[in-house]
Amino acid sequence: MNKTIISVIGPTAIGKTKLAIALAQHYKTEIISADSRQFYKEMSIGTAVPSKKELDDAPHHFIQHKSIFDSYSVGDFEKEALARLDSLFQKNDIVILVGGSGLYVKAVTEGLDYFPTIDPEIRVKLNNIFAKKNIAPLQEQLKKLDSITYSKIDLNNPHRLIRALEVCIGTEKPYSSFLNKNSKNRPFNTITLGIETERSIIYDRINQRVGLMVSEGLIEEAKQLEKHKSLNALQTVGYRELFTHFNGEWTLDYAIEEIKKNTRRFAKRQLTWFRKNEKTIWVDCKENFSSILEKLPKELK
RNA sequence: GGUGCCUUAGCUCAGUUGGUAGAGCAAUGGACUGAAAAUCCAUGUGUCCCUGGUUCGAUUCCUGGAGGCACCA
Repeated sequence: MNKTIISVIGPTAIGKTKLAIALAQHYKTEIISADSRQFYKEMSIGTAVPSKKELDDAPHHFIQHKSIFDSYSVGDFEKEALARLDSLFQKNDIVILVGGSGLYVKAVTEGLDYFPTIDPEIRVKLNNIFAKKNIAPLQEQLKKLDSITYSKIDLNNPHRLIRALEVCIGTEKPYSSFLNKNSKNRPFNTITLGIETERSIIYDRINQRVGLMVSEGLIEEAKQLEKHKSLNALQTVGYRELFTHFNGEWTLDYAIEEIKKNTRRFAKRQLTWFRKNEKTIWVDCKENFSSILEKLPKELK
């Protein structure tokens, strides 16, 4: 039988974890998480990591397996996830992939092009230029080093610009020369199951979840992590806003409202990303499990 | 009951000396191959409370209502 990934996607708080566990139990298989914040063991409440019971209900991979002090990129994740899938497919025909981070899901299901490791100092230097002289010098440099990327990417986006530049500088080859090398063949099929519903319900759930996080101790968790707030892992909704509150810039109530708002905007961006995949089988979060199973291709039933 | 003020976008409010209107926030759409819960781009969504009147034309002026707020009884 062909190996298959069932990829469960959808905006935050819509019930991906629950559906993934139900699917894993139904197919007696395991779950690969593709959530760029649930990787970190120091963060739990604000990342809505699955509960102990949920983790017991089905084996999960890539949940809290890294530290916020590790440098961990989507490329690293792709490598690890593929290796893990390889071993999971030894005993299972189906594996569940679940996650809200579109790029990380894509890395597993479609693959990213290979890039050499770039000396992190290069990015530090480029960030310094950006901080001191703004974006124009970066744009000019990219124009010289990689005119193809220069004409393609959003030149107002410092992250995009700096990433392209660090590759150009670190490899002495244009960033664009690494792209679309050979389309990666995956040794499995992917069925994408998207969870959606009316926007108002998503937003209600988000607001409720944020309230729940606060009552479960999000503020204390953020306080513990405050001294590490410059780390990449902590550039995260739910923590940043509280850091601003700890600074004295915002009241607690205001910070909590900002968390809700930024989570709503995050959910919207997730939906934009996930809508791109036309093959997605969409289900409503209110549907029951058997109705969702009905929508899967026959060979999976 | 009387007097005064208010009623315009989801919210807070500006404005139109009469030519159907615009800010902030919220919201919406989009991009995105190693920072991705990050980062970036774009967009005004409207019985101008209702009703008559004046007028070529009323959200704007006038009459009468309705609702709200304040003060006086």
